[in-house]
Amino acid sequence: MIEKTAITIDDVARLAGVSKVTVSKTLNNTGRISEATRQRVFKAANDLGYVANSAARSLRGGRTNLIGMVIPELISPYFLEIARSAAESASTEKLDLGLFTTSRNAQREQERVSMLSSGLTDGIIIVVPTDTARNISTLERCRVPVVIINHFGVKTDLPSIRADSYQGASAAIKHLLELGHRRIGFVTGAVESSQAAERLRSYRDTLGEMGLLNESLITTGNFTQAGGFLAAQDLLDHPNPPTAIFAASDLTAFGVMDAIKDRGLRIPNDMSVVGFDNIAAASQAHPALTTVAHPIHKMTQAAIGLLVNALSGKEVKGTHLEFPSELIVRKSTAAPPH
Amino acid sequence: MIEKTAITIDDVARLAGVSKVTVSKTLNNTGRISEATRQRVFKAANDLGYVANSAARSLRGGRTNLIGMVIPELISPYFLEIARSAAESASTEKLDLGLFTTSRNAQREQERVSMLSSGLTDGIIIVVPTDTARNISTLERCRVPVVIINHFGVKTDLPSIRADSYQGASAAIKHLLELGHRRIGFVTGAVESSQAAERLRSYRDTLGEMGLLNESLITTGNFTQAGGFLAAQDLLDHPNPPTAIFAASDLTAFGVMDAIKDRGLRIPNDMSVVGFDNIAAASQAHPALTTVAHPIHKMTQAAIGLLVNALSGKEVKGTHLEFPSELIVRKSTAAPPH
DNA sequence: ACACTTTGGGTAATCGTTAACCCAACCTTC
DNA sequence: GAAGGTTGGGTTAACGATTACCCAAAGTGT
Repeated sequence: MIEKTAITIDDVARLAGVSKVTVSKTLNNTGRISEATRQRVFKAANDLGYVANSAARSLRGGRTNLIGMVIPELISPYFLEIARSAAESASTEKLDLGLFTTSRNAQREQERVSMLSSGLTDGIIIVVPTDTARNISTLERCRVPVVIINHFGVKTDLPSIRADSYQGASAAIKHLLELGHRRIGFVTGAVESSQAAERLRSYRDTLGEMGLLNESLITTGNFTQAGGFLAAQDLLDHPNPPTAIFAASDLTAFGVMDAIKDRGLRIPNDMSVVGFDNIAAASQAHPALTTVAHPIHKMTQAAIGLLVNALSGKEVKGTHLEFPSELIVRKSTAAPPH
Repeated sequence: MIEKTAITIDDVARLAGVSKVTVSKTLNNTGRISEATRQRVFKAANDLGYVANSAARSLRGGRTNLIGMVIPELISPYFLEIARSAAESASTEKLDLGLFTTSRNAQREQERVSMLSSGLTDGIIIVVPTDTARNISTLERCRVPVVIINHFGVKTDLPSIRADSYQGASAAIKHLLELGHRRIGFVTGAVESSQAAERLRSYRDTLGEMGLLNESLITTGNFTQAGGFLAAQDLLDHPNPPTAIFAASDLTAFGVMDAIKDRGLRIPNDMSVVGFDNIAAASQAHPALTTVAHPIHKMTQAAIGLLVNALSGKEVKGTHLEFPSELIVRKSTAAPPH
């Protein structure tokens, strides 16, 4: 037995002694229904535990109230937070959010989008893994509204939303400068990430303006804790090591902190550390990590908002929103030792 | 414009010069189709970028190839790993996995299940938040197959899968005993979690058998890093502190490690720490955390397997599987100082 | 040459829901 | 009291894909 006999609108209609159309009208609050009938229908639906079949409703052209989010993975706290926040934003709009991971696989991404747009969902939010949405044309032909998060690639009319990493990174560097640091190390993110590139560019620009840029203080990370650990060791082995390290991600910063503690140095007394992402663990770390917060909540709210607008017929093509990131000062930064 | 004109099976049929039934048969590999026609149909479908409408297919009684997973949240690394692993397991069975969070809200849980069972998915895996599935009767009336993960509540015929925390916890304690520890502290998990209760029971039993149980070495945590930090401070302030601390979760263990390091003590030289969960960060910590691994992958594989069986008509009612957890020894445990 | 099977493919019905229409009965209003 | 609105609810026809069933044409064996 695969399926138990599902309760359909006909069952409700029979029990309430009306036609199924009347049931539909009552439950959807369309058309004229007398109070007495309304009560009977609601009671019948309730007694039977009736839930409208989404497939049928969708087929008929109605809504499923389901939004699909296609996201590379959920391991990275950054993507995870996007997912979590999007679910919350969707919830306030009475929408359900389903999460679908792609394992950073472009073909899988395309399959997911096809599947979701084939009558399962009312709209799609796609979070782009590194720098560019690979299958823009597929997305553009999609029959449900699509919003792209973090698209930095070819131009498209599809609405897109992204965070401005540059500004936050710049604020972080300025914060360290104001504390008195003059030698500031940097641990990069994954090379293929455009976000990582923005952060590095901001680091170079901001220090460059002050004439404090020193390329030998830039080491390569990969957004992981292990990568941060290794990179920090290089920095600590530098003949003239920095007094502060700016890591391109919080996870990286955790690795950096591990390496510093391993050398018996104290944070922030001997060395300041700044991360990027403001993941949940950042405030839990010892010391609590100074970091740059993404405007994730604003981004997901905007994404859901665009979808809702599109669903109600408004034109959202060509909308491109960018939200600034924000420095959050905690306990991992202080004036350098003299 | 909400919808662009979707490409239906009729469009493909027209282009290929056959009836839509022939297209359906060809694409689904049912019925007899000549090679020439097959080619034409495939070409037409490809050229048009045709994707079958899941809603229509589902309505007709077919498969959507989508499995829904209802899970309390994704913040906890444990749930996150279940989700990740389930997606992987589903993928090997050519199924898509959609994730739906409930924010530990019982009503939301019920809504999600209703929605998913109303023609959207072929089956549901529900991960139970603490100890018991609240809406068993809803689940039992569900028209698609349901598998419950971590259900410890009232008996049900619904297939269920769970991890045996007891055995792993016992192995962890024995490991510490073998290293020579005689005073072993414990930081509990969240009080409402049945998993946490099992771990505590195992701690008490195992040490009790050896006559080494000391209730004053049990402190209360809540599965968070901050909770672990506080609890460990209590333990360290104990007049006769333990030489090892067993934390009911890895996150808790991280907090414990923070507290120990804060006192200037070394891990594992001065104090051994064992966690529970084997989250990704456990191997990244410094020192790498000795912990107990959940058989998560086996669990999700079993869950998907049960669903696949149910979908192919096999009887899975009454199947209850339990998988043992496993100790993973890393660098955070060593012999106690003498 | 006749009775068959096989091959290839089409027809009609169906899944559950809803929008567009239709139609009685009752209520106004002058 | 007749023309015209209002109320309450039913009829019909989709939406797109699949399955059971049917039927020509071609092949096969005697």
